[in-house]
Amino acid sequence: MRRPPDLTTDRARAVLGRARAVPAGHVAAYSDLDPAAPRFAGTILSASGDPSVPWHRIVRSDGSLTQGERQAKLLAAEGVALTGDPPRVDVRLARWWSDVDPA
DNA sequence: GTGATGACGGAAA
DNA sequence: CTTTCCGCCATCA
Repeated sequence: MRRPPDLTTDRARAVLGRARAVPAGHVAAYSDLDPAAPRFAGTILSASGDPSVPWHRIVRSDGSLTQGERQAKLLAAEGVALTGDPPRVDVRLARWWSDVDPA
């Protein structure tokens, strides 16, 4: 088991902070939490262990889920539009910062 | 200082 | 449309 990363760093806090900022019914991509290091964002969420962090609202940039059905169920409960099988988020509609109409 | 890993992203086939 | 491969950045041993 790799030891938990240091969540005290500013970078890690920034990631967790943005994750908490995502409102229910919307989702965000790892690249949104940290555009320069999406992998790092995932590592932090996995190690955060903080129930105040809505990790289930964080999906891949293409809308695919990282935690399978566990995540899909939570998102569906918030009214997030899921589609296909395996279920993936309709990012076009649920992405947090992107409420703009793609036209 | 070097090597290896990861809840990823984007491009190519 | 799905699947595969490479590349990125930060952190850990």
